[in-house]
Amino acid sequence: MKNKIKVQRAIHNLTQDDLAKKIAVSRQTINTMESGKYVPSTVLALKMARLFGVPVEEIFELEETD
Amino acid sequence: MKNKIKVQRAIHNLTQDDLAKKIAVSRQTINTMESGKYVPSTVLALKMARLFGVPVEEIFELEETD
DNA sequence: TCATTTTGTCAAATTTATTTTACATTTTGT
DNA sequence: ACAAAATGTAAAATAAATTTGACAAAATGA
Repeated sequence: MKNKIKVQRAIHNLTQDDLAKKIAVSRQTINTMESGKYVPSTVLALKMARLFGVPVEEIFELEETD
Repeated sequence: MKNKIKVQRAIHNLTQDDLAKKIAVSRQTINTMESGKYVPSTVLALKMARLFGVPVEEIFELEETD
C-alpha cells in the first residue's frame, strides 16, 4: 500500500512528532507508516483523513501486491 | 469504530463467506470485523470500499472512544 | 418438517502493528 | 560553521489482527 502522509504533512506544515501527537500514536509509528513498512489500522487512517480534511483514499492507495 | 459491512453485504447480496473470498481473508475475519470485535487494517478497508463502490468513510466511522 | 446454508463463537497458533528507548544521520535556521 | 530540530533506524517488548479448525445456533428454502 502506498501513502501520501509526507505530502499531507508538508501541506499542513507538521513534523512527524506533531502528527503523532495529534492522532495519539508514537513518532515511530508515523515514521515507519510513512516509509511503508507496515499497514496502519483503519482507525489511524480515518483519524489522519479527518485531520487533513481529505478522504482516506486520497492518502492511502492499494497496490497490485495488496 | 462502527461499520456498515452487514448493510453493504445485504445491498450486494453477499454472504460472509462470499465477501471473505472476494477480499481474500477468512470468514471469521469478516464475522468478527462485522461485529466490531477488532479494527481491520487499512488494506482491508480499502478493498471493501472498492468492492462496494463507496468511500471508506461510508463503511467505517470513528467513535468517541477511538 | 427436514436438509442446507449461513451465522455466531471459541480456543490456539501465527503474523503483524505499535510502543518504548536509544542513538546516528540529516536538515534547518542563524 | 554551529546549534537545534527533524528524521531514519534498530532491537526488544507488548498489543492487536488474522488464520485455522471445529462445532453450535439460527435462518432459509423446498
